[in-house]
Amino acid sequence: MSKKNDLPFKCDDCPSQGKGIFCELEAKALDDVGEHKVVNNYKKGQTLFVQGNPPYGMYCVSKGNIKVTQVGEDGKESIVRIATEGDVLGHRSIFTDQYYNATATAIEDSNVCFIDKKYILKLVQQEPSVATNLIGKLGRDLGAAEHRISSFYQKNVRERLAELLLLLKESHGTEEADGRIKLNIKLTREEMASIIGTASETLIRFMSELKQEGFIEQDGKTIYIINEEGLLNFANIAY
Amino acid sequence: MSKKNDLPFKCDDCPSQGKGIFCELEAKALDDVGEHKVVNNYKKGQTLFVQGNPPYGMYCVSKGNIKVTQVGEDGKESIVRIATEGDVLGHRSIFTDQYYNATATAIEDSNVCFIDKKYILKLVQQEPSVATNLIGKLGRDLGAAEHRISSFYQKNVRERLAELLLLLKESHGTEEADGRIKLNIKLTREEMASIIGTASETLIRFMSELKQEGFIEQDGKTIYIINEEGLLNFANIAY
DNA sequence: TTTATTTCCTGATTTAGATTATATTTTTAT
DNA sequence: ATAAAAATATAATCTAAATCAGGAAATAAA
Repeated sequence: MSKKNDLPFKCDDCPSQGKGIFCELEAKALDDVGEHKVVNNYKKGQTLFVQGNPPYGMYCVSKGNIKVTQVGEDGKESIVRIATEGDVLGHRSIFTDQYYNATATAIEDSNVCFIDKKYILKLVQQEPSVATNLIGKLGRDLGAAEHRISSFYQKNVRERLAELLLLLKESHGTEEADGRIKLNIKLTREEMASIIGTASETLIRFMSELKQEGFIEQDGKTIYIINEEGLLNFANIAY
Repeated sequence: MSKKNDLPFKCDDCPSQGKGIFCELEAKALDDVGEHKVVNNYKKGQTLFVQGNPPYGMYCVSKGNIKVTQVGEDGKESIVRIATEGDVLGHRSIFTDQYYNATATAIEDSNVCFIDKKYILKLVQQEPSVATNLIGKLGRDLGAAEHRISSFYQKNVRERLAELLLLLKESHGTEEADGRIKLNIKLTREEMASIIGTASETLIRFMSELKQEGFIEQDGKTIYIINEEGLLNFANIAY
């Protein structure tokens, strides 16, 4: 609430710098991007775009976490991806000329830049580094998605849960003074369940097990990873 | 066997023209691509690249069908994607600088062009249309992958099977004189099962059901779709 | 052709995980 | 602060689909 717009800020100051698709641009070009974007602030629960609507531009997450979901006929919600600092959203639909086939919702208060469709299309043509970075982002996302597809077939719920915790560790984990790894993302059990594709009751059961076995701890909604080795071993992951 | 190389042919003559990522290039640039590629012929069952190996270039399918698989610790194989005429393979790993995290295998005799890594990186920088097309391909693949992820959670095996048959209809279906739709791809039951993530016995059971209910027919290994409406309705798909 | 091997199919049994139900805790709203 | 609503937790029951088992067709090999 309070002050609505200390935004817009300049791209140079963006917390996502170094992780985004514009980081190779020189100062001048980056300023140009800055002039063609709008910074939006989304409160927890607000949606950036909705499945079925036409895309008008691309979103770059500057701060926060955004869930990308698909809702089935029966109303079941699947989280297909979580976008965090430096990630882009809605890029797919722009280049494939399709309607959004997913909904993006802030799972915490977030700052997200919106860049007009026309401008981003132009930018990709003119700035090879942007094109290459975008291809890289998409490639990584595709790799992650394909990995999840095979996990669904090859792993049981406990293994997928261990895998999810390890993934969250990579993307959102920071080491605490006491050596525990804190996951800086607040997901409901429902949401975690919808990521690995199981019922929330089942997920809760296995979370309890992992706690009992000393792999993880919990403080409110914040999860700490205590025994990464154990989780790795458990999830049947080869690195 | 027989004549090993009537290949290499020119890109102009490629059966995949119009669907690939090079189609917007003008004659001169296309010739240049042609000079930097190698056309390979793969027999059914031969592998183009293997999970864990470093990538040296990109593959463009000129003719045939290639399955992209991930093998789990337990040896279970998941088909994460099927690449057909005009599709590219191995592009992900080039731009993300990772080892291949999947294996590509010809499921029938296929012609596939190999393009050197360095050249394709250069091309993406120099030819905006190639970059845009590549982004489009990746975007569509990502969309398809995310859709499959949500299907795993939201649909049961019968629904996923119906969905698969409809997808194969889009990608490989041709209408016969008698109105039936022929799927021009030969997959084993094992392979079909590993696409939708189920046991082959279960898949066979449901295939038999769909046959009994008159939705599909079969002639040898070739599948015909008789009642698309029924499948659509059944798969719980909203278009 | 005959044999061997792989793929396909069907039935019986088992099980992982969904569903249902209920209680407790946490969060949000008044 | 108190009430209402939402999220979390645990247990009991049920079911979709995996696994196990065995045989028939189809392919490949000898």
